[in-house]
Parts: sequence; structure tokens; C-alpha cells
Amino acid sequence: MVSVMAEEDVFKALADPTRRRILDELAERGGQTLFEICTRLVTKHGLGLSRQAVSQHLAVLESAGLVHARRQGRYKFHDLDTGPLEHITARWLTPDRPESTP
Amino acid sequence: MVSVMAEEDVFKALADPTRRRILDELAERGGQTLFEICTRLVTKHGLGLSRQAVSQHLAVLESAGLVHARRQGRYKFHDLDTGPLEHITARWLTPDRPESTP
DNA sequence: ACCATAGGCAAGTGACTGCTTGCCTATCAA
DNA sequence: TTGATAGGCAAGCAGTCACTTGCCTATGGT
Repeated sequence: MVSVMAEEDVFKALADPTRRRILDELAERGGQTLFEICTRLVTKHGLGLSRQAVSQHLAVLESAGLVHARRQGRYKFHDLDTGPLEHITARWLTPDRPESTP
Repeated sequence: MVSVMAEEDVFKALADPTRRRILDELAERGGQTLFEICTRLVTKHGLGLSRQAVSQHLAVLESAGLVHARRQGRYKFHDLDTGPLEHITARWLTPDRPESTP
């Protein structure tokens, strides 16, 4: 179960446009490596960023639970997890109140 | 009407926990003034922030389209607008569509 | 063994952000 | 008018963030 604290990480992870682009990429094609993502961001979107920048973004997305990585040999494949995205807006969209005083 | 640029503002507005609390407050009771929101944040949530801090947060929420304000005499009432929240996650969630059918 | 590939760690930097402080304007009541 | 209330504007400060730079480990091919 994703705790309430993780929600903070999800919102912060989504705050950066480059990270949202990375999510776009992984939504379009799962199981990409760091270099693949980096290459695609540069070529397709014309973003000028280094490998380390993407690596750090992936770390943020991973700690937010939005991306899961599996190591295989010297490759590390990344996959999108849309789970944390499902309830974050429901907090305001639903007519009923989420938190009640005990 | 809501351009792609506005989406950036929405995500940035949601990135701050205090602003999310403000949205909670306005979801629970619409048409609150700056002082009401400020008082409630301090008393209910125990947040220690000044009036100006809340004012600036409201400005961010307003420019993101999440809050609309109407002036009436010397009061300014704020209302929540969940419109911008509806499609921001659909970008990754929908292979086709889960919600809003217009 | 060698070396190229795929990725990680950590310090440093410039920009942005949240918040404060101080002063100002506008509206209402006496 | 005077005073109190509701809110706004702008400069300044400290913390955070995104990104770079440089060096390191690990795996696979030859």
C-alpha cells in the first residue's frame, strides 16, 4: 500500500516537464534502458541534457513509484507504473471528503 | 482554452503540500476568503505560515486555473475549480479512456 | 588479459521557490 | 473623518532543484 508520504513524491516527480516526457516515452515503449531514453529525449524532443541528468530523473521517478527498474546483465530496463497516478486527483474530484476528523 | 502551457502551471501548483491543503480546504468549503483559509490552515492543520504566504499560494493556484476568485466589496472569495485536474493524468493512464465522457 | 559499453556516486554551481518583512491601497463602520 | 479590516506589492533571504563535471564499478565481447 502506497503511504500518504509517497504522494508527496509523486507530485514532486510530476512537477518537472522533463520527467513527464520520460513518462511519455515509457508509456509509448516500455523496457527502455537509460541510454535509449536519453537518446530519444534528445532526438525526438530536442532536449539538450546529459546522461546523468536523465539518470537522476529516473531515480526520482523510481522513488515516487512511477517507474520500476529491473536489472539484467549490464542493462537496466525501466517500466512505467501508472498505479500512483490513479488516486491522486480523486482527492479533489470526488464529492465525498477524503479525510475526516477522528 | 486550456493550453498545453497551462498544464505546466497545474503540475507546479500541485507540487507544494501547502497548496494541496488549500485545495482540500476549498473542496470542503467553497467561497472562503484569504483570512478564513489562513486561519483554518493554522488551526486545523497546525501549519505555521503567514497571511502573505497563503496569498502567494492562492496566486499560484489561480494562475494555474485551479482556483477562481471573485471580489465583493472588501472581501475576495475563492472557489475551487477541478477542471484542470481531470485530464492531466489521463495522458498516461489512458490507452483509450477511463473517465470523462463529454 | 584488454577494452568498450552501461550505469552509479558525489561534489559543485546557477537558478528557482517558499516565506518573511515592511509598507501601501481599498472598503466598511463609528 | 477616523480607525479597523481585508488584501496587495516588492525586496530580501534561505533552502531546494536540475544539471554538470569528474571519477568510479560492473558486465560483456574480442
